[in-house]
Amino acid sequence: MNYSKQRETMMRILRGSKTHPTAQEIYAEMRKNDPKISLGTVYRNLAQLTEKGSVVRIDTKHECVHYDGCTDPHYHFICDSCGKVYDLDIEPIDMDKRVEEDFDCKVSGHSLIFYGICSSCRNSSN
Amino acid sequence: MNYSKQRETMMRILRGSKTHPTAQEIYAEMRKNDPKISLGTVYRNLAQLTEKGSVVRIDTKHECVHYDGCTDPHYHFICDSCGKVYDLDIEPIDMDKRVEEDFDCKVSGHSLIFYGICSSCRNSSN
DNA sequence: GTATCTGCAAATCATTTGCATTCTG
DNA sequence: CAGAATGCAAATGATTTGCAGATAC
Repeated sequence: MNYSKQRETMMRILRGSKTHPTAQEIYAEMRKNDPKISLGTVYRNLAQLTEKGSVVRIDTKHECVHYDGCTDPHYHFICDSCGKVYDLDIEPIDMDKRVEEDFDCKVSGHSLIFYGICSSCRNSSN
Repeated sequence: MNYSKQRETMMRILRGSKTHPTAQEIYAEMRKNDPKISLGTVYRNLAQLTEKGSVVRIDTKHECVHYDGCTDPHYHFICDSCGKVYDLDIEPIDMDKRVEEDFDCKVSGHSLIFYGICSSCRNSSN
């Protein structure tokens, strides 16, 4: 993988953000400084970075995919009202081995997402 | 919600299947006996049944959404090679309350999916 | 110089929706 | 009959892709 200014910018945005942006949000953010940037490039780079393990895809029951620049194992809470993705500070569950044994498969990882209403939405009856 | 033959058929297919079909697969199955059935109807009914809690959406990192006619709480293993969705027989984790307290939110549920390679794919080097 | 990236625009593909018609209660 | 459900076809919207030019090493 060669260096590219666009990809570096994307990593900077993802690492510096707690909002777990979507591809379109990253695109919008990048356009502020580089109006020429293409959505195709954003998607291509996100796929590469995910493959490489530098960012994490967050697949939800809502419309589109979110990306997380923090690769330390952690889980998310997603608000069904506003759609925001929040980080949770709970220790990782230790079941991968158990699943492998019980189910005779090779587990590479797991995804755990909590859904509900965040305190902000609850208080403002959104 | 009124009775409809199409929706009844969908429920029968979902309850009688362990394959966690996608909307398109349910559509294909239904077409065998009713060539007039419309994809729109399938999607509309899936949305209603999910809302009502009669079926469960399974959102994955793969292309499309799978549906589960079994609503007993359980988790899934999804093969990154063949894409099949398997049921796991492990007891539900008990963290919803904990998340609510730690994070001051209302948790309605959670989704836990294990990813990896199933034994079938591992053995046939797919 | 060659492989890797990029912008652009067109293509994909799952899912949604408007509308006129048909069915359920 | 009134509201709900359907088929059909067109629309949507996120994501992907082909291609020719630009960039990295």
